[in-house]
Amino acid sequence: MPLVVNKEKKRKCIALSCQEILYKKNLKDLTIAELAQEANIGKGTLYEYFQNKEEMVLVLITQLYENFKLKICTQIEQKKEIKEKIELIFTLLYEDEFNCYRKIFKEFIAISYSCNNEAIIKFQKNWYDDNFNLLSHLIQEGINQKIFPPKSIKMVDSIINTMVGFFILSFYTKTITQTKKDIHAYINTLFDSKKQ
Amino acid sequence: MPLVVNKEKKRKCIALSCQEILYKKNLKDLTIAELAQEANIGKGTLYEYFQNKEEMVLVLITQLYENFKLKICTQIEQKKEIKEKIELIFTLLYEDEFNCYRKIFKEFIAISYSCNNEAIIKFQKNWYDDNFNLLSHLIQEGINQKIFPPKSIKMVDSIINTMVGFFILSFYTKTITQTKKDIHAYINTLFDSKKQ
Amino acid sequence: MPLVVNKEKKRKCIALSCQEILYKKNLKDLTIAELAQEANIGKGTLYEYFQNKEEMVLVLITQLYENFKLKICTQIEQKKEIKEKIELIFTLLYEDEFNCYRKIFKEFIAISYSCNNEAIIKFQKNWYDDNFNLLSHLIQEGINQKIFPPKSIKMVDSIINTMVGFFILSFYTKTITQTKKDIHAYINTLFDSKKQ
Amino acid sequence: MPLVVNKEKKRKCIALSCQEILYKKNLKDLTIAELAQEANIGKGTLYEYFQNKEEMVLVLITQLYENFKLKICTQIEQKKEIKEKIELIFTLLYEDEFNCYRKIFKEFIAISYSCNNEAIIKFQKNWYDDNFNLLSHLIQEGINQKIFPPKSIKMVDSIINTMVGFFILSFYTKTITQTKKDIHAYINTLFDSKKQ
DNA sequence: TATGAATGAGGATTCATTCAT
DNA sequence: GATGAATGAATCCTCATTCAT
Repeated sequence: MPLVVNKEKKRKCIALSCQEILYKKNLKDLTIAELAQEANIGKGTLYEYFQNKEEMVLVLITQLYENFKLKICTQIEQKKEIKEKIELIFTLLYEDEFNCYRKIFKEFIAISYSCNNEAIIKFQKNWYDDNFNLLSHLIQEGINQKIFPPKSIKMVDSIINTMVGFFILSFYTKTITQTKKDIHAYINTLFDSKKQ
Repeated sequence: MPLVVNKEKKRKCIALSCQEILYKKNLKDLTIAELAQEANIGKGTLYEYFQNKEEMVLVLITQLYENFKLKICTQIEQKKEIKEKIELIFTLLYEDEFNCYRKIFKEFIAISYSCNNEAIIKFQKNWYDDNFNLLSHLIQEGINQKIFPPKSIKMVDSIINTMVGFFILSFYTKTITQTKKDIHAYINTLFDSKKQ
Repeated sequence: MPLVVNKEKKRKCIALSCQEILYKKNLKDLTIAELAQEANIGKGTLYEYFQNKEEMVLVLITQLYENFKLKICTQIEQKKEIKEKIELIFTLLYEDEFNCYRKIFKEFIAISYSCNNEAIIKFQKNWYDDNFNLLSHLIQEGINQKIFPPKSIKMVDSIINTMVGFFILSFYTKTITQTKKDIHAYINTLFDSKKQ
Repeated sequence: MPLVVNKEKKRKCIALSCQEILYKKNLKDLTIAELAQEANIGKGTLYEYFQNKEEMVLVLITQLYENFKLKICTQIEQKKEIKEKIELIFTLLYEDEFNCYRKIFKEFIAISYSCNNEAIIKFQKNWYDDNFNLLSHLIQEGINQKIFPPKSIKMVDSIINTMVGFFILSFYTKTITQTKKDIHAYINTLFDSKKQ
């Protein structure tokens, strides 16, 4: 039994070792050999722990996402206004310290385009649910505080979609600065009932 | 001069021949040989017209997008209400007849993750601008008709982001039916001024 | 019949057009397409006149060698001493104006390593005979003038070999300046009967 | 550290396995696949040890040259007269047992025409120096023995050039028998002080 | 006669995967 | 359990050659 624990630990450890190189290179341009070297293990060892590159990234992103959730939670508590809290969910990923996360999340989307295995889908559903719950909770609170109109609760799904859209387009048509500005405008317009 | 015209024509012709197979398979799983066979030309010929697979898809998607724009325009005119027109922009892609387009647009996003060449970025900017103009126009009309509140015009960017988000998530966490339903809800909530 | 004449003329003309590019690139790195382009003709046309790249170079080198022979003859007459005349045969090729010739003669040796066809062998025998005759003639004259010892006439073959050796090594272990100096020393030592 | 030793050993081993096939075929007509098959290894393995075909031949020729030097040294000691020793340096390569060496040395010259990398140049300089030293030593001995005139020491460079020339022309204009005869005549004439 | 678009055989090269140590 | 040398399938890409115009 402790073996399993260790195995799981080592999986995470190996995956985390590859974080940096994945920030610099696309997964599809990385060979098993390079990843193994980055993790300071043999190629054969990598196969002991992962079926393929994609599985490794899934383990990695799971770790990063856990970290990220903690950060979100910590920082949300420091914000007072609901609107600020929601904006934080949108924008935290664009802070410099999360550049690497953004790149790897992007990489993950690319992976999910070709490998549609269960674990990946599960991760995505989980991500969606997390965000759905968090946003629902915050918006309901806003409604209770009479800040948001009651119909806002219906917007949760579309807000998540919007968040994804901002993420995608931040790699192409927009700079990060512009993205953050646009997100700010979006949140303000969406929840600003007074000036409507 | 006619040579240039013909070369360009042939490029489009070859690209279009590959439409079907791209619907069935991921580009990364397709070899140059398969694509050439699909287009009924030799491998060497493919290289005469395209630098690589990705360039071919760019030519293809440009064609499909042109078709799609025409369809959008035609169908928009048939709708009477502004809201219906906007919803059409969101949902037309999810109609059965555009299954193939959806798949190839998705493929294109995957390509743009690894190849960041100018032509691809230009296409994306162009796509964004088209949608920005179209939506701006419609929303402004809605404002003029007093259907939408004036602040709606600020939403154009975020609406495009939302559209992208719906597209992305429609491949993972949602079915198409659900996506269409969610889009309907989104549009209604966004533009329903009465119950606000 | 005039057609044949023209055909032969055009062969030479095409071959000469490729002189420059052969100075810059190795034949094995040149494609038929590049050579045709250099000669301002179509690829197919090149095939009308030559079986392959190597045949083209043979036609080219035959031309260059004809020119070179004329130059040798002209310049030999301007020298007074026999020794100077012989040294000229060795060194003329290393003058700047013949850089291109040297490169193409080298290329020709490379070709003759892989293609042992009759035409190439004939050219080489011809080259050997030309040099044998010329040198024999000069050395005999030297013997007649009592400048060289009678045994010198036996050296003709080895002198040609030495000439080839200087040519070969001038591309590798020596600079051209050094080669010219070494040739000068060689001729002097070989024919200097006094200080022996 | 033993790994490096083994790797080096294996390189030599693979290279030597290809000796025979290089005797039969030109390198440019040999594919990586054929060479790998000849060495009883996989294509990929060949790439583990060599960058390309040419590098392999360099390793091979280095081996062969080492052997050849030993042979020269052994046989030189068995000859009594200086002239015989020098003739041996010229002619040993034309003995039947070295047919394969000749072919591969020729191949090497062909390679050195296209690939001018450092290792090749180093080998050539090394070959030149070896011969220069050996010949200088022998000729000096001849001078000391009053067999050769003092000026002979100046001939070393040209003698090496002549040797190269004989080698080159032995593939084209001459048979091996004729070459050996001509070399014999050359040595005799060059060093025959009496009949001068 | 001249052409160059079309071709596909051929060869180089990569790299995931295996397996003996 | 860890390794990395060995492998060869897979794929890319080139380019000599053909042939319809």
